[in-house]
Amino acid sequence: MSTPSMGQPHIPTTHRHVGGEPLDDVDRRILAALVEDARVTNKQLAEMVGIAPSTALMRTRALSERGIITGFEAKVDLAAVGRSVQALISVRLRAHDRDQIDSFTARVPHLPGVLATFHTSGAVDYMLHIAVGSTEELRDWVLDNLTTDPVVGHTETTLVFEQIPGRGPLPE
Amino acid sequence: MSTPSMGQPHIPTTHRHVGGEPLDDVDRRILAALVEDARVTNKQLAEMVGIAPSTALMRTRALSERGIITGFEAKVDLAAVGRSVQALISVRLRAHDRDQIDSFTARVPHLPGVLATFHTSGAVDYMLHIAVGSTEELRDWVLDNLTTDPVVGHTETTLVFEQIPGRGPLPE
DNA sequence: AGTGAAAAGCGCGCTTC
DNA sequence: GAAGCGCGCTTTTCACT
Repeated sequence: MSTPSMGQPHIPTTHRHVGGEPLDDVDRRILAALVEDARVTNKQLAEMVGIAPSTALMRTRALSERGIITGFEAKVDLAAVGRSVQALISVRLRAHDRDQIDSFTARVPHLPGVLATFHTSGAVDYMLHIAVGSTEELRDWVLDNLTTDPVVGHTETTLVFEQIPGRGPLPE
Repeated sequence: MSTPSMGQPHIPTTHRHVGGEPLDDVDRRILAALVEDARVTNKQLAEMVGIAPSTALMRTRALSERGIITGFEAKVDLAAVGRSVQALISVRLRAHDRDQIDSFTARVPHLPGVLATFHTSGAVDYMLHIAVGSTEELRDWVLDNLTTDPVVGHTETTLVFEQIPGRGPLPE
């Protein structure tokens, strides 16, 4: 029944997370608001968070400059841009020498349709999340970009029926 | 003929992708700009795309209203918010009856730390992408939220060393 | 549908506490 | 570090093409 790790207490003897100063409550509220809607005006943001607009502006900038906010992006409906088929592809490499891994890591994430590349531990080396137009295209994509690569040992393609958004990265 | 009682909107005689009117080139350029930086001003956006600001505003609104833009979000550095450990967890359910699946689908995506939930085909039923503070917390998370659930048959947790962003959803 | 001009509202530097 | 003022620019509406 014990929940030993909650919030922020236990920090291993080494160092705390990269990036410097911890976030105060105002910062967290700003982040929450911007994660939910990156296009709120500064004035609205200030009101939501309960601070003056000038302060909100300063805080938001500081969060970007400190690298805590890494960007603002529009989310698009995949089907509307002709990518209605999603898949997760687990990839095991054949050789584990450094150069080959690096070249794979450099090449694959930027192939068309790749939404995310996860470099993983365990039996699988990479997990790719991709979106393409059709199952035929999926088959071709895997053949053209993975199967024919001599570095790739084994792949396993899993269709995604549905992607359900999570509650996001912020604690609470 | 139209299909008024089906879940999908009416699809014209030409089988374009779901969602209505196809996107023209201006729409695509707007999307590209907003995916790259959701906070560009409308004026900048208009200039990039080569249209008047009033038109840019109208187009962008239309894209949101048509559901092609599904939102604008700030991306945050996971380590900075105390979530430096990421994992992918494959989940196989024990029972495949509809109610249990639905209850799992309703519960799991909103657990703390869940970034995305993929409902998949094949040997695995779900793939969860989560971010937590430490490996100890990861272990507890899996135990508390998955292992102890009678609906869950089998899980396999894979640590993510690195997540490499893709080239995004847009064609090119 | 796309545009331009005009009014409303905001971003943001500067000053003060 | 946070709030208030004020100018200049942006956003947004609307009549017109």
